[in-house]
Amino acid sequence: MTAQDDQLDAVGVNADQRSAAGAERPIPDATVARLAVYLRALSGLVETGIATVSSESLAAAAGVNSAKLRKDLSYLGSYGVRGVGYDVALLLEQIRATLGLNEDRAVALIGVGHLGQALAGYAGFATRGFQIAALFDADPAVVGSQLRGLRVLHVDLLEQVVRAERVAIAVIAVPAAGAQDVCNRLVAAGVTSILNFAPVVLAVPAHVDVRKVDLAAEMQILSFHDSRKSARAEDAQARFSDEQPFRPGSGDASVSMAAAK
Amino acid sequence: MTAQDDQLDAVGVNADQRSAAGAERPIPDATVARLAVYLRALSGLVETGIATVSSESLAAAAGVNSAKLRKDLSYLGSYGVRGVGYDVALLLEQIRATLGLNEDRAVALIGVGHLGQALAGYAGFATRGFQIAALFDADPAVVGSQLRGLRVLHVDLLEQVVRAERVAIAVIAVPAAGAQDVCNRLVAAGVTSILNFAPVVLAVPAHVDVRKVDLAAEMQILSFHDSRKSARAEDAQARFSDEQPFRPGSGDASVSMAAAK
DNA sequence: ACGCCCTTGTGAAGGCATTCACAAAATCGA
DNA sequence: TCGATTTTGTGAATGCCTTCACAAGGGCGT
Repeated sequence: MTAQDDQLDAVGVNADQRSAAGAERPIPDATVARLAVYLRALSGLVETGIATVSSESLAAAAGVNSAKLRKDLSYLGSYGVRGVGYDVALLLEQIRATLGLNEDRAVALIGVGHLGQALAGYAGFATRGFQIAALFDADPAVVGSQLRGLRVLHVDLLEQVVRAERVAIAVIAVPAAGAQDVCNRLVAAGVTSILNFAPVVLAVPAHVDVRKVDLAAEMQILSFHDSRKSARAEDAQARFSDEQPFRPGSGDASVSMAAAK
Repeated sequence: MTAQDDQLDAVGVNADQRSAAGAERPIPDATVARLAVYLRALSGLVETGIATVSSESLAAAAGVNSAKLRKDLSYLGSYGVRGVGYDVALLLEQIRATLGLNEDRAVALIGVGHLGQALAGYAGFATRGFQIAALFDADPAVVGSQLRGLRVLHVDLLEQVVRAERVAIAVIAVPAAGAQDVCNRLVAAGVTSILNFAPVVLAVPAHVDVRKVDLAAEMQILSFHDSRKSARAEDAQARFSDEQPFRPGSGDASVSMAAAK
């Protein structure tokens, strides 16, 4: 009973890039979603100074099964050495290249409320090839203020700036009511990839990718599983919290592996 | 080329609740993830005063294919009327019941930075059966402050309050470095459902559900697709933005349907 | 009452993704 | 040089989910 896996799977943007980009065998959506996780795990290893890693231990760090990891990596080519493992730096670079993280991409962030500010401040942004090109908001109270070295622009300037800065990816962090409108304007200005935090299903033309992060949905999914848990086993539950409290940091393999399905 | 579908699918927590809860046929994870979306679409219809809806139009509103929607709903039982459609209010209630949204659940939020504040302020929280029972932070500067009618508690009180308030679901919105520690303490205090915003793979015992919201991963997936787009068709791209700008609000069915795969 | 039309609910088929399990490759020690 | 050992890369099997396509069911007009 764990989320990690499916979480990634469902995340995949849809089909149709399948026939694109060269004659190499197409990379499944589910795999693309996991590459990001491997990337993070590898970054961790680099910092620890580990130069080589086996599929088994990298899989453990990423919370997946090792066969899956090897199959995922095999879509990128053969970068492992049998009997040894993968070169951490090399693999990291290959994944970065595959995800297109080497060319940096201009990102526009629309909506500078708490969420927007949290996103703007997220370190993973700058460090991973994403460069915030512009911040927008509709509220006159925040327009003009400085945030992370950028001035917040009025959303009326959206089309103009998006075109000028060649923004490829936009992040929508505005209230639900304004999201579709912002989305339409982004698309009209040439944006083809959107990350949407507003709780609405955006309508877009077919050539635009939308990914949605939906807090309410996440909570409701947890609620579903939680209600099933309490339904059965009122006793098993009691056993867990009273007799067998989970001891953090026990280093037990069965524990750290739990996320791997 | 659209995200919606897979996004949901991947979201599903894993297996093993399959055999649980009654003799009814088990609800697939992918379906559970979409129920939340249907719920939102239905809420919209209720506000518009629409009393009955066909699978076709509800599917359009939710951005999925109508056969999928019908199959999803069929897991809940037979609440539609052939030749007519679904009663909006009834269906809404059934979905709420299925997701366990009727009994309200105590939620603890750990980490009250920008992200935490955004989450605490999210309206969908209170209105949908989730009740924030406690806010925690480690920073003395914010501990004691008032937020949404709740006082921010020091994270040292976590175990104590979580047990006392019978918190079922916890939301982790702390920096990566502190996340595993907070997670361990939550699990030790009896929490079995966790929504994690920190960019780390949490290790948890098997009976705990973890769902992760990963901004960096989302961005990287968009990046991947975006780089494929610019790789092929430098010209098709030009055609889109110059000759055929997307006209918002055209009401074109092919547009609003784009999200449905 | 009856037949027409609409929409649901669902077997069956097909497509992806995960998992299994093993042959192929590479190192290391003797 | 050779065999033992380790770990990758991948065909094959399995399983889940989606999509198709249609029979069954229900309202409505006449």
